[in-house]
Amino acid sequence: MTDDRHADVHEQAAERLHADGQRYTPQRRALVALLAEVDQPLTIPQLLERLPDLAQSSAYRNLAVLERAGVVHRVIATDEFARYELTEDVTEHHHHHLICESCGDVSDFTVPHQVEADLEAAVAKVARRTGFTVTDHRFDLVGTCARCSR
Amino acid sequence: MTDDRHADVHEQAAERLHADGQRYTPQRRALVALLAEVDQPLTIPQLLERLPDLAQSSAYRNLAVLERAGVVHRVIATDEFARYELTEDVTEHHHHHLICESCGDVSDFTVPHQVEADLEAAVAKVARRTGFTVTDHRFDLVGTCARCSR
DNA sequence: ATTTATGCAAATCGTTTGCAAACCT
DNA sequence: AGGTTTGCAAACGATTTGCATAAAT
Repeated sequence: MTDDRHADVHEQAAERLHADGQRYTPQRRALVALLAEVDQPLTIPQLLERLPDLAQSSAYRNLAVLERAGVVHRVIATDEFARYELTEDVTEHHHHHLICESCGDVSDFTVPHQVEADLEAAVAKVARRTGFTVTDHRFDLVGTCARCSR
Repeated sequence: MTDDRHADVHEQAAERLHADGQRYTPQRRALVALLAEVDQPLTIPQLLERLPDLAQSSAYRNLAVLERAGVVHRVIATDEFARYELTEDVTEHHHHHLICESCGDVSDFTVPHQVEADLEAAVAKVARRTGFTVTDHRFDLVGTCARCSR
């Protein structure tokens, strides 16, 4: 969990920010570092809790900058809070989400390559048929997490 | 598009509301009728535009009642507006969503049964592995609709 | 020196709620 | 009458923004 274990992530982040004419400031680095070491999207309150020196408005502003640069991704679940995670371009790890309706928690999961390939094929077919240009697909499961259902 | 073409939908709605101890009032019927004749989830502004005699607060309140009774479903896309559609229990039509990042519009699509079956199998496997109780899955495509990309 | 980032407080906007009048049954 | 629904206006809360200060180049 040390910082250098995610050196590549920081390199990616810095590169993308600079390509977008933005700086990789300490606050932005702290946000990326935190998102790199958890395996789930976090809400702004959760981020602020773990980064007590970060002002709320700075969190919103920096996440907006990181989102425009393609470093983070805003995840929309079922509650009123936006959640943020590193983009798959940065993590190089394609995944989906388990969304708990009880506690609101969002965690990651993956599906076998074959299923993913079938999904991609279905996506391509729908795109061809509807004229819709697909940039992303979401395959999320909604329900109750193990903790909440015990 | 006449009302009786969706008589079954209204029956379903009435039944579910009564089971929940709620009345099927004219406003609720109007909301259900409107949602039954469009093939996409609508935002509250869109609903109010088409139902000018409906007060905004009544729209929110009635949609909340209809949601608790399992008649409508709140769809969360990428913009700041909640969208509502009839539940699949009521329409008996399983579908997914195309979400346009440009205009915010959400429209429906379906995938072949075989793909849907594979998805279900993957869902069951993830549920078994993680202890997560799955009540719903979302397979949505995000991108640019045909109208916005021309 | 000039531009960019930050922190605080105020503003914004979709949504929710209190309350009195209208509507059932 | 007794309980529910409705409409208006006010309240709420997550997010955004204005502005003055601090940091970076």
